[in-house]
Amino acid sequence: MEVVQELEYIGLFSMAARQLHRLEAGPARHWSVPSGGRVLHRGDHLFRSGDRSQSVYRVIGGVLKSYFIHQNGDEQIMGFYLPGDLIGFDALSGESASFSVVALDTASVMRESQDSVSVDAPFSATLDRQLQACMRMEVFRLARLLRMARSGTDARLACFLLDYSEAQASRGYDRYEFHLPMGRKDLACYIGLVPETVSRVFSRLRDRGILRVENNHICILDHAALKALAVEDQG
Amino acid sequence: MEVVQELEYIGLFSMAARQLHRLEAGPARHWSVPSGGRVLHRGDHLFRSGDRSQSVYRVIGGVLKSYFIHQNGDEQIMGFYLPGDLIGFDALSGESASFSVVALDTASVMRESQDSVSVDAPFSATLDRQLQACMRMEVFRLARLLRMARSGTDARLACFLLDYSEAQASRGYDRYEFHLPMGRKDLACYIGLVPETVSRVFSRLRDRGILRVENNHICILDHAALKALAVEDQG
DNA sequence: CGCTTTGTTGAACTCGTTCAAAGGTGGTGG
DNA sequence: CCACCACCTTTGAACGAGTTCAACAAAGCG
Repeated sequence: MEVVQELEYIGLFSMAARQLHRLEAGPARHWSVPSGGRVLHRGDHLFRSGDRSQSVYRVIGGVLKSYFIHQNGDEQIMGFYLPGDLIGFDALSGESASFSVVALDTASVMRESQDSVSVDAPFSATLDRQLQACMRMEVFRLARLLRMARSGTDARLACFLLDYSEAQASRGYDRYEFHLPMGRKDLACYIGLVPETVSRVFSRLRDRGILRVENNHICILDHAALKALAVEDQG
Repeated sequence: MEVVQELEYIGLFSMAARQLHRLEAGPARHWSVPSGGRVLHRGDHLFRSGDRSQSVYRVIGGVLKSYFIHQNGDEQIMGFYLPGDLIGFDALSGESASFSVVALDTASVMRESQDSVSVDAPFSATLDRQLQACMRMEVFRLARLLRMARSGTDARLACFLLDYSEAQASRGYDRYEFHLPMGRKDLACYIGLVPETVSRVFSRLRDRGILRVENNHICILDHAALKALAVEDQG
């Protein structure tokens, strides 16, 4: 019996692997988690960088972020995890966690079966192939992030919003209207800006009629314009 | 018979996998390549983004770079390949190439045995594990590059030089004195700067007595200072 | 309700880019 | 062998995008 039957890359978010037929948890919901599940509250860590013997988790509901702290002390956000995403591919290599994962809000995760995804057990060829595809996608995501890092501020936020929009759509939510689960600081950190600048860009796009922004509730009014911004090169 | 017996990550460079006992080619040498080998001259492409039915190559001598062109037309350099590195892990997923690879100078590559590394053949569990470790390292390299993208100019070049220094050392060359195989433009592109800035930073570090620079011949005079620069946060 | 935290807006400043020009380097053909 | 040319590298000066600093507004929370 294989638990991971279908791996799929979800927009911008890390190591995304989904079982669509299991994906039913919304962002707000009662957490009646089956065995192997775990509920985290805002600020709770799923695991920390360096932890051993972690397993692979699937996000059932809520949002988490992965990050690590550099020698100089500044935080680097590696990615966000939405419902359906898999977390902890380090475990698959038998390595200790290379980054920390923390809940941005009340979140629920489920431990993937040790039988199907285990360090010791020989992998099935197809599962291996799927995991490779998954990591390949992760490489693309980072390449994308790298490209964003060399673009202007508007392009970065536009790119992020479009990615998030797609991620929402692929989960069956509205493509043009959604709630951003992370604060400005985390958002800024992810796209490589300072919170003030993010705020400015939001205001700028709002004034241009491209977005409607109320706190973290975003509405994309002019999708084409946003796309145009995302593609335009640095400046 | 497994050809890839030992996979090892080489500093900053992509998908690095080595067989140390086979690694003997220096940067300048007569190219008497065995069967399956291929010699490229400056500007020759090993393959281009989108090519199908590529295989996995190992760099025997010379240096290559991988890159792709964005919609806007600007080039993104993904990484450099030094002797011993493996190229073309896309082939392992049975996907077409996601980026182009071109020789920076006369270079020699060898096709890895189709028997040992093939899309169709079931992978050996250990080889799979090794490839996963390899891709994991690639993820780390990109994360590192991402961090560099958010640092100051000095830190970026310092970081690059230290990585390159390590890569040289791991190949048995001098850690403190080496020849950079890529031009200022490619170097700048890789670390996310413009050539002029790279030039300025080189001059700055030279004037501070940290480096000796003659064209592409670099000598690290103050390794500690360079390391300090690489760690210091953005500014 | 008062407090802390988070988000917004303005003004000055800084770092890297852009633009422009001079100095080198390597390759080619006379 | 040298002259020429194209390309790369270096250096300078001005500009501009994003950050920093600081103040204020808003929201979360006891």
